[in-house]
Amino acid sequence: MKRPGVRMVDVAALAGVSAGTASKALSNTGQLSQETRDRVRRAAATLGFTPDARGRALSSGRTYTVALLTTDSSGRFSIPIMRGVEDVLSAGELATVLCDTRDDPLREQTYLRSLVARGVDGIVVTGRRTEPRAPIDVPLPVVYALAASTDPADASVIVDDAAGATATITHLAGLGRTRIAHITGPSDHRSAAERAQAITPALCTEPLFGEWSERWGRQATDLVLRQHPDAITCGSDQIARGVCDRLRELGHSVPDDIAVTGYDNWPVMALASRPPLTTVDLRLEDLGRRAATLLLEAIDGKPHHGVLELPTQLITRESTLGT
Amino acid sequence: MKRPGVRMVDVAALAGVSAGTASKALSNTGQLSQETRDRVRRAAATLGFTPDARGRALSSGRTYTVALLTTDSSGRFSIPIMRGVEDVLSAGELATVLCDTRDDPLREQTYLRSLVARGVDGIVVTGRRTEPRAPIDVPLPVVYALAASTDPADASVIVDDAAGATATITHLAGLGRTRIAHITGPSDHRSAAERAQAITPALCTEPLFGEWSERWGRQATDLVLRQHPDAITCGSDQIARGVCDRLRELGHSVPDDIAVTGYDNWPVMALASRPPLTTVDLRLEDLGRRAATLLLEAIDGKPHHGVLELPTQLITRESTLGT
DNA sequence: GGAAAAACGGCACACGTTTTCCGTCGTAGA
DNA sequence: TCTACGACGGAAAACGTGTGCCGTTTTTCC
Repeated sequence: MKRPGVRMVDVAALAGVSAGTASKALSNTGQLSQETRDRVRRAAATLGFTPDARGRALSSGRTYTVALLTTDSSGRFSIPIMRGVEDVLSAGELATVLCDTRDDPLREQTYLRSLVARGVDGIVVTGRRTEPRAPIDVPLPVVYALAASTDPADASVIVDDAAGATATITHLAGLGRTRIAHITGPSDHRSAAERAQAITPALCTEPLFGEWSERWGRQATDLVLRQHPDAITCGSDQIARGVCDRLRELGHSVPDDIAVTGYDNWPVMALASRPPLTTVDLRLEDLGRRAATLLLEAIDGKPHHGVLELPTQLITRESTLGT
Repeated sequence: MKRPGVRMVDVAALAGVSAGTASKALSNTGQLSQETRDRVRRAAATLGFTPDARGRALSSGRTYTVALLTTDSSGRFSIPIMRGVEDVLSAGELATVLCDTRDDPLREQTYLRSLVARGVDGIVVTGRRTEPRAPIDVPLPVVYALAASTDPADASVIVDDAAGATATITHLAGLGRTRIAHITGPSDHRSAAERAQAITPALCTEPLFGEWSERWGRQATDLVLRQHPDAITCGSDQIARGVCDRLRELGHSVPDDIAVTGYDNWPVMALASRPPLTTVDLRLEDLGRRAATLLLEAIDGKPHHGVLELPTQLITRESTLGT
């Protein structure tokens, strides 16, 4: 089972130098004449040489691989974050591998052992919830994304949920809405509690906590209508979609009678809703990019400490603006 | 940056043998007394030894890693498939890495080079569409999942879409429905065409091709109602949800007046629909498991050739059964 | 023209594991 | 007692790349 891969010695032979010299030429290290470098480069190009990652890893200690460890089996959050991570890392020729722990601590341990054994250069840890999580114990650079580490000495990148929620209120107020209600998820979910807390002073009534579902959105609509709101800001796009559906069934016009906002900018919900939802985009790709940048710096020996909050972006659509 | 990892020689020293012997003891190869094997095993356990994957890869040629190459950026299909793949592979201590090409041929090439350079043991190729795709050109075992390779000599595992669609018809017929309409996606999508073709003889009218959206489901409902159907079978859960919404708006009862079926069993659609959808589950995890099994056999030197069609599963819910 | 310094490139080892080959010891058979 | 064979375990090479060290050549300056 021997692959006929072209090796460094082949390149070196063609260029008329030794393997060590060829290595230096291709990695821009050592003291070599420009002419030699070019000759080796041409030889490498001619042969289509790609250095074997196994040998390189063993020799240099670097694998040029980082792992994205996630508990988000659905991919709803981890996929956009991975995109961002890849954007940054692939520029540096690093590869990204996705490890889904399925929220199983045992599986997480297994993955970590495997990742350390493989010698990944660093790890980005993320999740499907924004609750801070216990740090992982590995002798490697780690950055936490979306869910911060409970250890403030670790580097974490999270979303500024309070600002995101506030942005919807500001937007609605700018449209002249004064009686704003809030329907959101379970009160023991940080993402619900934090957003609700940030905007409660601006509401005409207490936030309604329930679950992250369309059904809850529909049910809560009936409750909230007693307050005669002119706007309903929701804790998720799913809830907002349920609210829109229920309002339409009851004959209320969105946004003329009542404006509605969602949260998450989950395309399948926000765009399929009638009308499409004004919502808050979490900028997960930015999150991933930022996490990757911090990880690279940590790998480079310049670790960052503390929590970094990234801004969200308000996406305006017909559910507040009309057509 | 030297990790104080415990190496084979450390284990060997503790057990009082040479590194080579320790390796044989742990891998159950070579000619060693049981007593020596046990002694080495105990030493390894005491030190918490995990063999370094870099050295192992370089020496044995195996990396115990397989890649899942996908064009499905959303993860809607690739995540369940990856789960299935992992189920099979992690039992054999293999790791799975996900590579998202974002449907960019250049990116795909880059990934392939990288994967070959890293020496992965094999590749599972998948996509977000069921159209057969051009095979990838790598000197490695490859299995295609969901989208078959156009080269019949390759190993492919796909879903039996015709049977899946037929199952909905059989189910509806068993419920006494005789006037069945079909609303589905673009006619140039294989998954739409194949399903439609399989069931056209059982329909009361020609299939309606459009797009994979709720909006199209709503629009098409108006068209199809002129035929006075007692059942509508849809090409996707999104379309079916649109159909249900429109029927309810028009005062038709689902399923009493008209039964509705979806396709895909996409939880966020099938369960959120009113009523929840009877639909066809693609068994993507099975697909992944089967693909991984075939890949393992290919890695083991027993390659499989040709296309394997896996059965789907009908999930019955209120949209055909009532409450 | 000679000496010092700079430029250049080769040699050899390191990385950690696997695996082949071979030596040694013990035992059994002649 | 000598030979033969089997069981056991050690030594060393191999995998492919990176890199420190050192020798050689060229340049430069006096």
